[in-house]
Amino acid sequence: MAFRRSLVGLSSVTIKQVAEEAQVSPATVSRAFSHPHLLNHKTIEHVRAVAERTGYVPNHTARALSTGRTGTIALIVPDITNPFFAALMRGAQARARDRGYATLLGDSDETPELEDLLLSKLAAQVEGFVLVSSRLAKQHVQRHAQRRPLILVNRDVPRLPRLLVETGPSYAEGVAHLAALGHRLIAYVAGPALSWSNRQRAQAVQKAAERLGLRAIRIATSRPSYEAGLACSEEILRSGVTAALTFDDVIAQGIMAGLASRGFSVPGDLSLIGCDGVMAMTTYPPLTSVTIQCAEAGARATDLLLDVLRGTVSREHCIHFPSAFVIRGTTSSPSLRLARADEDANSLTEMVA
Amino acid sequence: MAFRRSLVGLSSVTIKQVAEEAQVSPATVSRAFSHPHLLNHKTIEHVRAVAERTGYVPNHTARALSTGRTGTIALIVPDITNPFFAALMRGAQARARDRGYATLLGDSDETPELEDLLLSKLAAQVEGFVLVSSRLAKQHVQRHAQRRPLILVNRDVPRLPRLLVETGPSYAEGVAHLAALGHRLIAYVAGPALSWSNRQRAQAVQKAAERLGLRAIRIATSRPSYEAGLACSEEILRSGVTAALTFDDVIAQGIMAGLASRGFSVPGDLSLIGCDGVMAMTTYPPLTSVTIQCAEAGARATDLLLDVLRGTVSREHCIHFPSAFVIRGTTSSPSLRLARADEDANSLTEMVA
DNA sequence: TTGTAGGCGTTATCAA
DNA sequence: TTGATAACGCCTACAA
Repeated sequence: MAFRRSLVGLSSVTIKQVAEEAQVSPATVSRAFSHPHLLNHKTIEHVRAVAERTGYVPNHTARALSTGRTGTIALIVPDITNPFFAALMRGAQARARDRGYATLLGDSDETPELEDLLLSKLAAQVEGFVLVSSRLAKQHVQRHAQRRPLILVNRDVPRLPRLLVETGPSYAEGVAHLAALGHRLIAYVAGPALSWSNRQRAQAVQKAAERLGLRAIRIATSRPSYEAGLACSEEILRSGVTAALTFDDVIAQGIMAGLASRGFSVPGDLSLIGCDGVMAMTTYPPLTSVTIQCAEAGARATDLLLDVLRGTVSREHCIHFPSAFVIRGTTSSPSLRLARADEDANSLTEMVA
Repeated sequence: MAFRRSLVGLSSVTIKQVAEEAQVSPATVSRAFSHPHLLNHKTIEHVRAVAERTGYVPNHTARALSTGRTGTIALIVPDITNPFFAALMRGAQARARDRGYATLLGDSDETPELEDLLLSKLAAQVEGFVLVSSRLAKQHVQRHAQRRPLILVNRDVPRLPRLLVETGPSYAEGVAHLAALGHRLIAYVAGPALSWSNRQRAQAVQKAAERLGLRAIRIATSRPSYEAGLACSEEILRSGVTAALTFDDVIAQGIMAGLASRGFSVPGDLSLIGCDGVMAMTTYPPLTSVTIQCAEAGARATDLLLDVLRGTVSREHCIHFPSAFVIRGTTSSPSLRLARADEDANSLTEMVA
């Protein structure tokens, strides 16, 4: 059936042609690339020279069919355009490349349905998944994990390998910092309800507040986006809090803009603490924030997946990845202005309307 | 050689097993999925029912080897974390998915060498490339294009299919806007020297300035990043310009922060115009900016690639993608403060040092 | 250290 | 409308 032109390798030289040219068997050519240690030095050099000259490149697909290894992993995130995920992907992709793997990309648009679809579709062509901040129900995650090795990032399903960015302690530090500055009523501006990170952070704030004798209220957002932050800034003002910790930097930035457009300043009128450290320094004033080395986290998650694939690590391994609380320019003592407003919410409501 | 457990499909039911179970030939099972129109209705239903029951899923790799089509494209960008590229990737990946393609990701870290490497490595496993803002020399681009269909985004190599985001006219509008506000000396804060977009924008500013009788100077940056913007803010102040158009929003944001930290305000002390429209509204004040519908551009580029693959469009097709100039909050009349400083650069230098 | 040959799962040609 | 079967290109157990 030589009539069928290979569509994949437009100029594809095959292992057979190299073998013929080099006067060796196809197996020897194969070994020259896959298991050179089994071959005579001179043979290796000779074969490689011929391969180079003829422009031979091993066919990825054929190799994958034969070995069962595609040399590809998939990375699934809720939103590529979120700086945290973008930075994480960058680290993950770079590490995968360094270890000889290609990276397939999936953006689930924050919807569990699309995430499920991507997992199903991509399963056939990858060796494993790095599933970041999954919004999927536990049993669905487990179902996919059964089909293919799968590393969770910021999702805690027992008996599944995972990397958890531990931001709780840093949020607690943040609350302590606010308490020391004299704040008594603070807010936690929440992220996605289905997010493990969000639960961690909300709990950390709540517990730390209780311990320190502060009152912490919770403000919901639709999605971790600038717009969502902007949209909730009025609610924050009306609530009478003097400081807020947000789910992430993006929301915090939205809030800063929302306040600024209403004539309020940060930290003058409201102290603000974000999270992620990707864009914390790109705001003005620079955001006091819980910082995470996102790219490194992505690289570590990829390492974990590849180690699981090689069987060099337990399938239940759990990496606890650290964060740090960094004080920059958006926290200060509570303002008199909002403190007063707290006692007379009505007048403020008129102000910001 | 049944000893070799398939590593790819952990639970892989093959076409043969389904054929046996359904009492038909493997060819029929294949056709039930690939070319159902060749089959009897009842046969199709029967086969599909059996497939469903046994959990059969066509093996992607085997199909690719046989047909030469991997159902995968690669997307290569200089920096995933740049919001413009992130948004573009989002659109591209979503469109590819909708059309049944998976997307391989490559981040070249703004280096031609890594870009070249990615193109070479990935060529074996994809049907084609969307190459965004390539920093590669023309002949290298052509070499890769010869090996695999390749769509260029924001790179103008004749006789290669490409999508060009035409920002020139919008930059000219921006200059006219500044001229109307009374600015006489302006700056273009440049992006990557190897970037086609950068050349377009620089030329547009230069020409528009000449036409309107303004003086436009050029300020270089190391990379389109926040840090680079921050780093050049002092040079901008010292130059005595009263307004600047930047290569993109990220640089503009860096400049805003740099000015703010030195006690200068935007647009009070300097009018600023950015480009991309991804984060223009996330700054405060919101950035007057050349906006681009990035996701749509990514989707269009993917469409073009898939059309080229299907042969339904010429291999030299060129899409001119529009942009728009949007006035927001970072442009106003030139300040007296900097106009004065222009006449006495020394005193200002001391101020900002 | 190297060669031989069967098989990975699917598709597509040809024959029925 | 369906079946038998040779490829697709590579890898590897086994023989030499």
